Amino acid sequence: MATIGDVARVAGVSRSTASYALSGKRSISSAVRKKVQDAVDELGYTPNAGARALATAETKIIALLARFLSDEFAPAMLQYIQGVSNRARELGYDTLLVSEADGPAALRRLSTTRMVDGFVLLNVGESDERLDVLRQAAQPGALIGLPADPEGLDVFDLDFPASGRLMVEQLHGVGHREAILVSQSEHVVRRGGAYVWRLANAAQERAEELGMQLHHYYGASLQPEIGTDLHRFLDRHPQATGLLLNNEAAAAALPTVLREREVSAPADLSVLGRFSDEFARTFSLPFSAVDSAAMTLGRQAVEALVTRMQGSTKAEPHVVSLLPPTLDDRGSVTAPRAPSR
Amino acid sequence: MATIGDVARVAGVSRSTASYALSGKRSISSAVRKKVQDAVDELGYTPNAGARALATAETKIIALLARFLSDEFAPAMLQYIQGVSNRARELGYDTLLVSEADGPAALRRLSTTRMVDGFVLLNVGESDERLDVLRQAAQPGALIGLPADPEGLDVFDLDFPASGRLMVEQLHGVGHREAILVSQSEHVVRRGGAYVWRLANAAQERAEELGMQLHHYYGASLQPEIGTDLHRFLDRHPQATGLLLNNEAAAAALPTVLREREVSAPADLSVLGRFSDEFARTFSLPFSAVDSAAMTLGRQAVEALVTRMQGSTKAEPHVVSLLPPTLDDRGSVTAPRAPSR
DNA sequence: CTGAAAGCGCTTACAG
DNA sequence: CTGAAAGCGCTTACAG
Repeated sequence: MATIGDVARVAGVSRSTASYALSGKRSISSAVRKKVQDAVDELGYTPNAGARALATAETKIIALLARFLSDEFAPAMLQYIQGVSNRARELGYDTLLVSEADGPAALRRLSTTRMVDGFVLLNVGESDERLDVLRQAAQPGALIGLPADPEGLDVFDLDFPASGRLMVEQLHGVGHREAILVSQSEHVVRRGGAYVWRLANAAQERAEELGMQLHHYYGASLQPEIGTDLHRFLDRHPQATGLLLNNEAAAAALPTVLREREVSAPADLSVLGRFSDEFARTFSLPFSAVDSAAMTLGRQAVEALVTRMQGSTKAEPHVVSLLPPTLDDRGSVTAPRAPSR
Repeated sequence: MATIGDVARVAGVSRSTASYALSGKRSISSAVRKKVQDAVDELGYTPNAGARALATAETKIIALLARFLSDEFAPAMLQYIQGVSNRARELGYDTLLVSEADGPAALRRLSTTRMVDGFVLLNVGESDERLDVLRQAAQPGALIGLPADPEGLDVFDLDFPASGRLMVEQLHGVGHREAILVSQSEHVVRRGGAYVWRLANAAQERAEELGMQLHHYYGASLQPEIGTDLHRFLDRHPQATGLLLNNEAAAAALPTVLREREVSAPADLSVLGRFSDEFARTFSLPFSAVDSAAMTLGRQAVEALVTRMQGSTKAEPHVVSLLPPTLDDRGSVTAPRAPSR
């Protein structure tokens, strides 16, 4: 493997000159620049990442801390991962994918060994044990998911309260007066899935303001349990004309459930979910939905992180960015057949 | 951040002694070992990964080259990724997830900069452009997916021919004499998805031997097209009593299709797929299947890679390991209602 | 505009 | 059993 020393020798200049010619960090006569470039081409020189990391104290790697939880619907995670890794690459960083069960330990390990320049945390819970470790770390971090205390961290998340309100308003606006909201399982909530109740509470509140009845349930996050759950909820509220889903597994299971009940959407039941467009395509879901904006959130988190890593911005105030919900209209919401008044 | 020099100073020994005490690479009196350990604890010392990489020429990182193709069914990939990353961690390696569109360039970049110690390639095609680059690389690589020319590389894949034969035999064994096989889309085949025809050819051959009619089709790899395709295939062969699926999207779409046709499995139609158990759970699929063994293949690839990386085994012959198919019986194959003779 | 030198934080032959 | 020193391959103040 060629080193910068080899390049310098072939080009007939000093190592520092070769280095500067390549980095452009000081002015170099074009003649020398050319000699260096020729030497690089001839030798096929590429800088050694470890040596550069040691000299610059920058690894150009970010760690992506994912959590693959058994009670979670995995396909929904892939898009966050892609958003992060693609944007990172565009900005000159590689992505270390970390899926260890013990998140805090992994974070500590990568931080103290200086393997990475920063962290993106996925699936952040209400009181996430990784956050304290992250706050102590020498490297900055960005979160996808809003914790109770975002102090000292950049946070990116969908605006779940606004999403809840939007979902209710969509139903109410076309005449629905009784609906069901199916959230993720209580497991998820207990583990700190704050977004679940943040959406649910806001939806409830908005429904009350508008004088709409909203029945709220926690549904399983896995098949086939969620199917049974959906049947139960629908049985219990035969008058409900609308169904809101903040639960990906429920959305995936619904077409089957509806067919089993010989109910069709939106003729008999208006349906509005919260999932990504990619998810809808994968599962061929014909339901309108608030876009979970996974790619966007992943990209935003990386951008903020990179700014902070490169930053004179150490002291910049941290941001909590809640993405306003947008609606993917797939035509599954219409006026109820027999509108209550 | 504490360095090995700090540890040495606090422990009152030389840096080399501190280093050896920690690595255990030469014998150290227990008294000294304790002093060093105490210093480490006191300072919270962790070795700097970049410095270590430079000194040892080992980064303890492996690159996982995935390809997220738009015409591919993404959920099926996650388990390979988890298999690789979990096993790597168990063996002391971290995983760099690489999803760049230009695979050969990414591989070259990571190889020449010495960012990683080895490569795992996912989704390897018949004549994959990444392979030549990999063969030139200084680091070893393991493939998941069998290319036309596996020369110089360790390969792990499901035994697709055996899988095809097994699938046919399962149907034939209980009396089926006419069946349909739905493969992945021709796109996938054209891109080099050799496993598609390897399974199909073997299935065809075995069917001929057994005197069973097998109608082979390529189906779309995405929803909702695959649903339409399935209807078409079933319409065309009303006598077929069995359905074999080597196409994850088809498996995911089938429950809906069957319900639309008011056909039930296995009473009216025996169904046998090829997908992972995790996939079956996610989509709540009630179909028996040849397990695609994603986790296992991921783990095996990493193990082989690590052996080779640490190896005096540079010269060891390369392996092509084809995993014998195993069946997850979910009860969707039984004797046909009206067996042809 | 260019060079000689120090330093990043480790590991490991070499010497005792 | 332990230490002093060289070296891994870069970058970047310091000097000219």
